[in-house]
Amino acid sequence: MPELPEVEAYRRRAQDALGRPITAVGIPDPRYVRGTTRVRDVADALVGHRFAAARRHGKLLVLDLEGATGRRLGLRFGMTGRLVVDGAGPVDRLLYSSTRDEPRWDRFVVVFEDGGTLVVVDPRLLGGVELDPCEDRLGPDALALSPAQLRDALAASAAPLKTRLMDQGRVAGLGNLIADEVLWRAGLAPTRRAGALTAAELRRLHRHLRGTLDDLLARGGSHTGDLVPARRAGGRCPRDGTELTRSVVGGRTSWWCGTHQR
DNA sequence: ATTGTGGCCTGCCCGC
DNA sequence: TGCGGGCAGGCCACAA
Repeated sequence: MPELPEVEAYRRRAQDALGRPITAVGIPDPRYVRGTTRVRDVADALVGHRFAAARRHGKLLVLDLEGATGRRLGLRFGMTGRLVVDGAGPVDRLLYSSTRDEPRWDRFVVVFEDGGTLVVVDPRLLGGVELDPCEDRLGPDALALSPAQLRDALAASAAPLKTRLMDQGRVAGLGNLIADEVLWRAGLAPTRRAGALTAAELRRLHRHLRGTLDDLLARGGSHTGDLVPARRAGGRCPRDGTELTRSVVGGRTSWWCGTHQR
């Protein structure tokens, strides 16, 4: 599913959409517009203008519009959203999404003067578009997270460690798959109290957070983690062979090793 | 404020 | 062969 690595790939793909005059916007299902934004607002803000920059903050892709207005277009991809520019997407397959490509899944379409398009394909409508999304509510990006920022994000919290790592207001960019992968690599149980990690455990977690994101970015997606193939009934820990535990932590299905994750 | 819970979206897969 | 139920997870509203 689109977590930080996928959205980073979308950001790079979106570079091709910059500087091209926009002639039309299509949002067939108004439910795909989020927040207080309305369909007409998006068309008004985009048509006749160009995108100036593509930025990523956690799982949020922001397309800045040219000009002094400072308007921004926010794209969220949920679990099943893909970005396609001029017919080509950096991500062809998403775990838990369909491999088919139905025209009715084109939820957001931008048409450029040159005939090209930028399209968000999202079968399940879990993503959405929003004008001028609030970026202040997001925590520091997981890829640029310093050890001190990780410490602060977890400090004094009684919530489960995994829940806190996935709280986009504390750390932006981690979803369910990557959270399981990072905790598995770091040898920490997802159910640990977030604020109760020792200094050594915090250092270990930070190191594996960076290492995991580097690996998954290089391999091409959040589904390429070492733990992912074992996230199923009867799956065994790739490290020590223990049958994995499946439990719900913070409302999310979690797979972890009861032997080496403590 | 913090933490937990349930609902929403819909394609897909399993069992009957 | 068709059908129904369960599942997937990001995000949000709401409750305690």
